[in-house]
Amino acid sequence: MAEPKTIVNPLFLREDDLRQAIELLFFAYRDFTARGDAILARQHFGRAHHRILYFVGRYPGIPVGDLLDILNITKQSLSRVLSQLVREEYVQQKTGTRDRRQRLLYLTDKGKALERELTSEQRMRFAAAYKDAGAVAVEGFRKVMLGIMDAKARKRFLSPFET
Amino acid sequence: MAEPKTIVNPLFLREDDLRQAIELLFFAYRDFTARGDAILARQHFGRAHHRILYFVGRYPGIPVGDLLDILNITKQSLSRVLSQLVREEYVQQKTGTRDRRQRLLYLTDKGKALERELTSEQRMRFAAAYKDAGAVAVEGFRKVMLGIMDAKARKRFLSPFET
DNA sequence: CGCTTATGTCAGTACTATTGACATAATTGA
DNA sequence: TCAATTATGTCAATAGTACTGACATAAGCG
Repeated sequence: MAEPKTIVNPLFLREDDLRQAIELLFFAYRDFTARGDAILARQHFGRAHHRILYFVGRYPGIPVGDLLDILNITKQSLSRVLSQLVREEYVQQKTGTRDRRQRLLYLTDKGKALERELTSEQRMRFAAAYKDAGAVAVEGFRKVMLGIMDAKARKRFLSPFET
Repeated sequence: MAEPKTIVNPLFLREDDLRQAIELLFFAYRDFTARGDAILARQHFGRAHHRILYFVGRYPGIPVGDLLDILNITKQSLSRVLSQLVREEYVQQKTGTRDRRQRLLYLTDKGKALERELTSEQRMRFAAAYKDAGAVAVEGFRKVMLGIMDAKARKRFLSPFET
């Protein structure tokens, strides 16, 4: 049914190469997120909760608008999930001092604990994959991923975040 | 706010390296799927429809059960989406000859056209990223992605599909 | 013929995300 | 100072994804 794979036949077609790339990304992402989803399901949370916990942990004091930019979702979408996290005390909001319209977001200790639980599994996954693949491969992975991103995200990724 | 990035400071911490990896995968996947999602929204479809179209196109005559294995979802989840695709004539079902319990799936011409539209954008994205990154980077990307996958998916990916 | 397999369906629940409309408070610029 | 803009929040409706549990049918198999 299936044609020979690249690894079997080095003289692959370009077409086959690109198809493989798509599938590599699909399967990797699927498995990368699966374990976290299971942990989140315990407290009736979903992947969106993890993303918020992650980026708030990454940029403590981030204003809501910046978080929206990073996640690329609407404020209405964010609102439901963020409200839950605030209500259940995973995230704390503080009024901005420089601009009092802003709500700056911070993880509580409870939030930090859950974030760590969720992300540590993913870090271990990458740590193992990086170790097996080696430094050259890591740099290659990095280059390809940056090439897949939209220019806007790539730019933000490569330059220090101005906040 | 942000610490210096790896690219700025080669003496990065391991921790920072892993955090970057997570974000690379997140942003790349997000942008990789965004355009297809927009196309799908036109006909009231979602990402799940694309996945079915993709894998049915990839393995013409695939039985429902094999598709479930690849997608890692329940038959109830598949059913809703697959039924729609069959009803709207993107996918055709044929009773298996070897095992008449099986429903073998094929893309119709309409299905092939939509699949091509959706996947071609993703192929172009990878073609550009691969070209920019170079052959060594591509091999690195491949290694890291395989390392991120679960063992089961990796095994299936690396060995010819027996159908 | 009884057990298992492949597939399908009904029902209920939960999570993610969108558009559109409207509201409030704070900042900013003319 | 006042009008416009910005940051944030909320209500409501809609749509897509996915799960668990239960039940059903047809076909393969020993």
